[in-house]
Amino acid sequence: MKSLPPSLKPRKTPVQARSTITVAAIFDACIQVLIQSGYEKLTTTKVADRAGVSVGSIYQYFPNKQSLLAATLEQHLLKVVAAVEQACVHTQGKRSDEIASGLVEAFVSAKLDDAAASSALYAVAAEADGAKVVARLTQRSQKALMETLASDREFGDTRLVAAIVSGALIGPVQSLLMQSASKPVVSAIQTQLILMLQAYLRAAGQRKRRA
Amino acid sequence: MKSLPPSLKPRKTPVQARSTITVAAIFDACIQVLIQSGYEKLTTTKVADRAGVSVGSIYQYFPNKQSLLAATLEQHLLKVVAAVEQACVHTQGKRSDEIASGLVEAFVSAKLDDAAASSALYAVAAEADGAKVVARLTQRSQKALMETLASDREFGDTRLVAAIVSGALIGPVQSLLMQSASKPVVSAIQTQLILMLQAYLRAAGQRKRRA
DNA sequence: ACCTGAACACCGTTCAAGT
DNA sequence: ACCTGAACACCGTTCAAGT
Repeated sequence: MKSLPPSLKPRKTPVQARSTITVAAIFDACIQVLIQSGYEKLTTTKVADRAGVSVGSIYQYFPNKQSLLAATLEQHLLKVVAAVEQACVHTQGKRSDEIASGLVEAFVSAKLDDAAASSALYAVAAEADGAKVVARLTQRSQKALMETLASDREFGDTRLVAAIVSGALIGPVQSLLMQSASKPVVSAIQTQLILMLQAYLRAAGQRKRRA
Repeated sequence: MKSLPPSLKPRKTPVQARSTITVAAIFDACIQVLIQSGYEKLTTTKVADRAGVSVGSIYQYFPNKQSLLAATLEQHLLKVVAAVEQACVHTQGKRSDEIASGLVEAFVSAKLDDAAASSALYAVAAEADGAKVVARLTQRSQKALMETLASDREFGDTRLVAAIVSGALIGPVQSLLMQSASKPVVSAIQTQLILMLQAYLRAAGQRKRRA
């Protein structure tokens, strides 16, 4: 298990079967309460009740409420990162147009797959501990993106281009989630995002010659 | 004064001189505490102390902590909206390339002008009441943007294009703020944003013929 | 090794008393 | 009309006692 920043590190690693179940129940309850009550009204007691454990159990695995929320966010975002990384591997060596469309489709569908949770966790992502999680995972998916982008085109600064692509994708999708957009609106936005990123990648770098 | 949603509406409108000063002091203190302590550790007592008033005074003008935070956010974002609207008026009728560069420059400099506050208020924008403020002001600047975009080009759905432009701008700038980027990084990102939006606008709509 | 829940400190909000 | 601050309810966190 990779080491986490101090405040995110669980106090105890579950070693017995029941504790693993407890932690899973806590994560699940945390998302449920977040969806039902929202960030402001989330209470450690509500989470514990919903998980079927006592408050004390939460503090056996998380040093405080913030770290519980950050860990719940991380769990959720790891799925999105995995989808992005997979899209990058899949379009590696293809043309930038295909990279753009593959990336947009993977990201949008991963986010919308669990839209309620994505939306409810938005406030967590903005808070200090959550922001660190976001920064770390964003960097991770940008790394994957850089590699794939560089496989087709030559950019002055690939890291910069990956950061722009990433941000330009996150912004519109975030506003989609906040307004719980309808299916047709989602696909219209998706089309425009693909168009935008394709146009950008063509403008920002030149195609590499092939052997 | 335009009417605000219930939860944001101040309980009392300042009518005497001292109360106007009090409200201004509370807003100012709220931002200071947010910058110093962050969203999680902000306390109504801290804000009151910093403003030089008692807690009770805060509740004379705001029904609760959330509405105070939302109102503080609104006050801040109104400056950004004003900058965007001004840029739109200024580039009205010009070519989409100029609209894109004018918009990016206005938005980035407005956000970075008070970077500490922008960054500290990020968590407020993600919370329920704050999100409503953001939604309302975003819509307002998108309206201005639609008009300006339509003055040069014909789009299938101008509202959609404005939403994409807006989101694609907010995303990368938000990540700039979160990592408190250096001056050169900021201008590199600004250049890429201009490039991206110019390429997108050219790809998304056709130039109108001129009389 | 893990769980419980009463107990404590602290924070949001109110309201009677003041100017 | 506005301000004060003690008082109350509630929430985050702990820890002694349990299995």
